[in-house]
This record gives sequence, structure tokens and C-alpha cells, in this order.
Amino acid sequence: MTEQDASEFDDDPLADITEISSLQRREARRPASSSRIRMSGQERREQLLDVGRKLFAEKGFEVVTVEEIAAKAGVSKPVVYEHFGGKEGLYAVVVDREMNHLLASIGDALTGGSPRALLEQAGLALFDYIDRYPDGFRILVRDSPVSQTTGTFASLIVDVAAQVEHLLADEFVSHKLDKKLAGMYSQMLVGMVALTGQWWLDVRKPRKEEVVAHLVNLAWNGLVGMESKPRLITVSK
Amino acid sequence: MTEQDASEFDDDPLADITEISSLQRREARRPASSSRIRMSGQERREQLLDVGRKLFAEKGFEVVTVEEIAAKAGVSKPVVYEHFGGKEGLYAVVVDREMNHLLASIGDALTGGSPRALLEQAGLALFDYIDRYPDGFRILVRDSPVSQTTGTFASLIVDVAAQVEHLLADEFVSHKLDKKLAGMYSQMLVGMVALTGQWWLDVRKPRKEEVVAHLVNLAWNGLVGMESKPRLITVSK
DNA sequence: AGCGTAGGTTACGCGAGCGTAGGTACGGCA
DNA sequence: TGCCGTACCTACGCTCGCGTAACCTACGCT
Repeated sequence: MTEQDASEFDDDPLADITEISSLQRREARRPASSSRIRMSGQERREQLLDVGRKLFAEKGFEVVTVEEIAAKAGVSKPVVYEHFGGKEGLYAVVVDREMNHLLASIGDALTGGSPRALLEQAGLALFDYIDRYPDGFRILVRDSPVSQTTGTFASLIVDVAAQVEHLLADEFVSHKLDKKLAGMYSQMLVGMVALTGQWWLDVRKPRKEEVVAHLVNLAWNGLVGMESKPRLITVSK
Repeated sequence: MTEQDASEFDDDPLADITEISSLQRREARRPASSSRIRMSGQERREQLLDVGRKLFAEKGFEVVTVEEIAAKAGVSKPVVYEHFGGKEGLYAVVVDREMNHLLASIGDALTGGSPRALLEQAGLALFDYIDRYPDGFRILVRDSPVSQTTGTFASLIVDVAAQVEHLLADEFVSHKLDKKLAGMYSQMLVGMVALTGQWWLDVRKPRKEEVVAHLVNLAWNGLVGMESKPRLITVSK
């Protein structure tokens, strides 16, 4: 239990280095003797971001070490510090980029239409993002509801829930429903979607369009059938 | 950014010690000089569990240190090792107990009735638990969807989702719906409830019965209006 | 040829946190 | 009254991970 599993770091310093296609070509026509790869600053930066994203997604911020990141990138620690000033710096950039990726995707998808169409489009956009950048999504949901003390970073879920709350509130008032309920229902919707997304990340079984269709189905039916003062059929004990 | 906030540990070694009522009485009739408290093994064990639960809930497993736990309990590190063999040991016991608490609460509440009544009762039981043991709930949801590599411990959400899946599957077949969808819908329901629970943990604003009523309302309407082959109204781009 | 610079490297200092060895206070019991 | 066990302490060793100082080297440029 106290043991870490070994084989974390490979012996061959080249085995685990993330591939950068253009770079592979560049290195291919080199004397085979010079085994060490030299990238431009920009290339290295991008590569470190890739490596970091993957590791953070797998193990979480605290558990990942700078040495680990450097090793997987085939460089030594100071390189990481050179580019990002440390683990937090790298993490911050990773999170920021993913956040922008995601928000842009969803923002683009929200091109008018009926509320229901909006819902569908947002769902599709989200699942497209999950499909394309699973590691990013893993990171964004990981330190999300937690954040309180742990993460000094932005919390996706909280942000999204706030946005959804706004949209819902408008919809509620135009349907003569209590606006104060919007916060609660946004939590329900976001939680529903977020966990389903995490689940789909691993199973990938129904096509994402199908998942979104069911998601929308549940949410929509739930919302149109909504009562402002629902009663429980069982008496409170 | 790199700084930790100070004032983690108090100067007064007694200020932060968790109170155990029976013990306070015992100590009250002691010579005031002996400031150090001596508990029975059982008492100390329970107290350490209390302290640990609270800290784990606040900061998460990795961030909490054994010294911190010991300090807050008013003892020194070896005492913790004596009882639990380390941080992981203590954590394991905390999680195990909370898990049992919760499952017992919900299990007790599931005393037959219509499916809808079942849903309501389970919801009420869950929110009762959240209400009574907020720290426990925080811990149980924290390392839940993550688990993959990080947590060697049981994952509440996964377990619960599996249970819900079973219940749903039965219900689905009797309504001529595809049984394979049960897994997906269980994720939706569990995610919905879990995030709403976390949210309510902090705001506590609508009474829990009301929250559950809305939760059931959304879920129930969503499920009865369920289509086996929902279509998206927007064409897939 | 010489040299500046970009992209590295090795090697170390340092603090935090884990876990343990060995000793102390004290109450009950022969 | 002396012994034993239980609860608890101080003090240390060790490892790991962060961050930095100082040095290296290939390559383009004039």
C-alpha cells in the first residue's frame, strides 16, 4: 500500500517522448548518433502543455510532479520552470486553454433558434468537445465542485451552472414560474450532463448524438412538466 | 501564489481540540495544572475519526497531513499511527463508515411502495444524510468519478449508479423500453442528484423536502415522457 | 575564426511530510 | 510498594519534490 508502482519512468529516454510530427521528420534526416532532440521554444512549450494535460487528466494536480512531466517530455526539470515557472503555471495555462476551447465550442453552437434547439446544440457542442479533448474535459471536471480550498483555479461547473441559471431564469419568468428556482434547476441540469459526460468518456458506446438526444429528452420533458409547487406523495415522516 | 496561508496551526494547543462531552466532565474535576488530556483508546479513536473526516472534507486527502490531524486532535503524530497506521488507514475507515451510514439510511428508506414513492424516499433519505453529515457527503463525492488512478478507495457515485441502473432496468423492461438505456439514464439521474446535493450543502436555502420534490418532479416527468428513440430536431451538422 | 544566444544540462539546497525508535507519566493490581 | 500495561511524547531519519545556480553546446552570423 505504501509502495508506489514502479516503472513510472522508462529507462529509454526516448521511448515516451511525445511525438511532434514535423519534428520527427526533422530529426529523421539527422546523424543517428545525436539522440537528443532539440526543439524551438514554441514547440517545446506546446509539447509540455500536451504532456501536462495528459498527466493532470490521469492523476490530478497534486499527484503529478514536475520531474514526471519533464521526463515524459524527454527534458530535464529546469525546462519546465523556464517556460511556465512551475507546476501551477503550467496547470494554469492548460486549464485556461481548455476552458477557452470549450466555451468557444459551445458559444459557436448557440446560434439562435428555439430554446429546445439551443439545448440540443449546446449538448452536441459539449459532447463534441468531450470527444475531441477528453483529457481536457477530465481536468475541467476534476477540480470543479471541490475548488473551495484546494484549487485556486477556475471552476468550470460553477461557471456553467451560473450561465445556465441566467438562461433558465428568463425562461421561467416567461412561463410564470418562480425565478428563484432557476438556480436549483441549473444545478440539476448541469449535474446531469456533467456526470453523463464523464461516463460517456469511458464507455463511448451509444453514439454521442444519441446520448445527447436522450439527455435533451429527459431534461425537456422534465422541464415542460414542471410544477411550481411539486408535492411529495409520501408524507414526511 | 506559492505561499500557503499561515495560521494553519494554532499556538494554543488546546484551542482547537475537538470536544468530547463526557470527557470534558471527566477533566473538569482534575487539578487544573494537568492541561494534557488523556483519553481511552476508544475515545481517541473516535475523536481522530471526527477530526480526520472534517479535514478531509475541507481539503481533500492529498492536502491533509498527519501532523495536522494530530495537532487538531491535541495529540502527537505517533498516536495517529498507533490507531490507524497512517493517513490512508484513517481515511479508509472514515470512508467506510460514511459509506455505511449513507447506504443504511437509504436502504432503510426503501420500504416498498410505488416506484415514484421509492424515488421520493430515496431522495429524502439522501438529503437527510447530507443534512446530518455534510462532511461525510463531501468526502464521498470528492474522489468519486475520479478514482481511476488516484483513489484506491471505493467510489460512491459509481456504486450508486450501478444500483440505480438495476432498478431502472427492471422498470424499463416492464415499460417496453430498451434495457440498454438504463445505464445511461442512471448516470443522468445520479449526476443530477449528486450535484444538486453538493450545491444545497452550501446554500441550504429551499428546505430539503422542497429540493427533493423538485428533483423528483424533474426526474419523474422526464422519465414518463421518455421516448425510446428520441430524435434531435436540429439536423446533425 | 570567433562569439552570442537559444535551448538545454547536472547538481545542489531546502523544506515538508511520512514513519519510527525509544522514552515518560500514570493508574490499577498483586 | 513495586510492577506492568496503556496512553502518549520528543526527537530523529529518510525520501521526495520543488525550485535554482551554474555550467554546457550546437548553430547561425558577420
